[in-house]
Amino acid sequence: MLRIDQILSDAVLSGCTELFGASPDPSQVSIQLTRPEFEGERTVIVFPFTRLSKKNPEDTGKTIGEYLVANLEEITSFQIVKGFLNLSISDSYWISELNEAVSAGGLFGLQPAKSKPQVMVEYSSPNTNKPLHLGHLRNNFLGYSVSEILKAAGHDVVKVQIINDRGIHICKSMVAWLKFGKGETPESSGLKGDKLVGKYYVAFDKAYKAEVVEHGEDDAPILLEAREILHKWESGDEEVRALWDQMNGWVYAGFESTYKEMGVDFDKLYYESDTYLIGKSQVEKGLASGVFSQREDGSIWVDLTDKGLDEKLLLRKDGTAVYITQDIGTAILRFEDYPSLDRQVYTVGNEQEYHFKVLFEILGKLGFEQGERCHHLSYGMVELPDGKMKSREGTVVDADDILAEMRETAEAVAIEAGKLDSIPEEDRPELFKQVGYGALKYFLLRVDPKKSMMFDPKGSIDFIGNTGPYIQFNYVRSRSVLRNAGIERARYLIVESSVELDQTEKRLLMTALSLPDIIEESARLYDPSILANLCYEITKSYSSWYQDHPILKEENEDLRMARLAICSLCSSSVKTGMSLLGVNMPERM
RNA sequence: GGCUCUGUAGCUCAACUGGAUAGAGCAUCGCACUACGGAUGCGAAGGUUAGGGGUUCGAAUCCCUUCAGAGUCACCA
Repeated sequence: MLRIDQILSDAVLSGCTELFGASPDPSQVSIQLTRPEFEGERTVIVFPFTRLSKKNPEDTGKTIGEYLVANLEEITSFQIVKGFLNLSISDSYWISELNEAVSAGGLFGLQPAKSKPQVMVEYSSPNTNKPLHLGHLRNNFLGYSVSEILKAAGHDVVKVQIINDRGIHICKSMVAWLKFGKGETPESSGLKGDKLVGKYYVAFDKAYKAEVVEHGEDDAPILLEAREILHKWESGDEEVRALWDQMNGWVYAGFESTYKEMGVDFDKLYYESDTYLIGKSQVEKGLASGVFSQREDGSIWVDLTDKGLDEKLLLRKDGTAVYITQDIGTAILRFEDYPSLDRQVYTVGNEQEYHFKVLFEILGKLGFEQGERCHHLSYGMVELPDGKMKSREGTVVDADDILAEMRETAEAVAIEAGKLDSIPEEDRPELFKQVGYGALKYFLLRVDPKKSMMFDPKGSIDFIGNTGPYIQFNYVRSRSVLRNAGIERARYLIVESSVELDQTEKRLLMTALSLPDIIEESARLYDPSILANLCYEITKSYSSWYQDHPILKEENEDLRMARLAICSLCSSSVKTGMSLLGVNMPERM
């Protein structure tokens, strides 16, 4: 919380006690930004206090306002509009905050590392039979960004994914490759490994559909072959395992290059093939301790009807695992791997909300009280203008294709704007990535995660308006001003407290100073969009202010310093905020 | 059918979690400016917050209800 808000909140509480003889509930004290059309910077809502004062809102506000002006040096005057007490805060207060923030340099907004509990964030977690697509982009950017935001808020963060490397889906690709592949490899075909394996998954599906006509869905020969391979895999057949290793290896190499391109990474990888058996023993333990129950046919269930959920199968009658069984195993393995882990955050689409409710309840029943702090970072589907985004229906937008398209568009736009002349040839590829991927990440992250969103391939690469490149562009301009000022280390700027700021720059300053609060809020809500919006707010205010507030040309030296400091604070705040979204900021563009 | 989520300007999204006249961007129209980086800034127009009811000083936000969309309720993953 900004220092002034704490001061105000305390003063309002003690003021009420002193003036009205009764103190309100602290939650009743609401302090907010004064709307721009009114004078002042902070507004206290007085309605809640009218019952204590036994006066009308205006008189109540006047009484409190007079008290605040008399008791707080930071408050210079107040105005009352209806039930709203608008407070003007002294310039010297803002300047001291400005000096403090500027002296923190790039650390402004960040909490000390590992000063808060350890959190694990899972994201990406693809199947290994298909390449990554548009939906994975939202998932990866979200998971990575939430991880970085939690770190910035002081948490110790472990980034992980669970790789679904086992199961019938992989076996389908394997069968098709054996039948039709003729030994094709990524090297021989020139295809990325994940694309190659995906190609055979599609080939399987095609052959399967052709066979269904004659043999029916359950008895198509190629499906029987895939099941046969699955059985061999489970019994450890060496040939099958070798092929499985080889094909998964191709996929991992393909994924790795896409992750690198996206700018995301992981601290530890979990593989389903390592964890899927662990769940079984946990379920049996739960059965022994009485939290689960067994039916006559031998299947094991958990009863969650008292939590408003249903009964859920945990182990089939033949003793084999279902989906949630392995998730129980994986979760518990992670708690064992990281004994001080406070909670896990799962970045998974909202179609699995029910699944995670059940999982967290089960973890609690098994004695892992962290279960109640675990969080499903649920996000909505990414839709396309001409219909739904569904990998099964063939309207997939391939992740690598999108990334390439963003790079190319960034280049085309830069050329058209005539911006390339001053950029050295060798720096250009990196610049196109920064701008193109910045546009994409910002586009996907500025929307509230839980809402489904529209991905407009054309609109996303607009470089004007509320976009990543707009923010980058203004950052670049502010950096240029600082370079021209010869300020290498802006953190040593000191602004005289006697400088007078106008309303516009005070507003801009306040916006930039809210970075720590917004990081904190984003972390608390697992929501990068709040931070994305702040970056845009700062940028828009900065750009507007910049238009008619000379910085280097300002003749009053104290004021020039103040404006340089504001410029520096805005650029560093935006850079920090954007970096937490995974967006790199260029120095020139 | 039960449960969950969503519905805000023509379009894409906000709204500090119950606060003032619901704000931005795109698109449309107009204005400024040869610039400390114009990939600019300013303005106009655009709204019964899906409809109806309720709670209170005050509702896009909370409750009820109707409508529309999505998801889920698998011995699939």
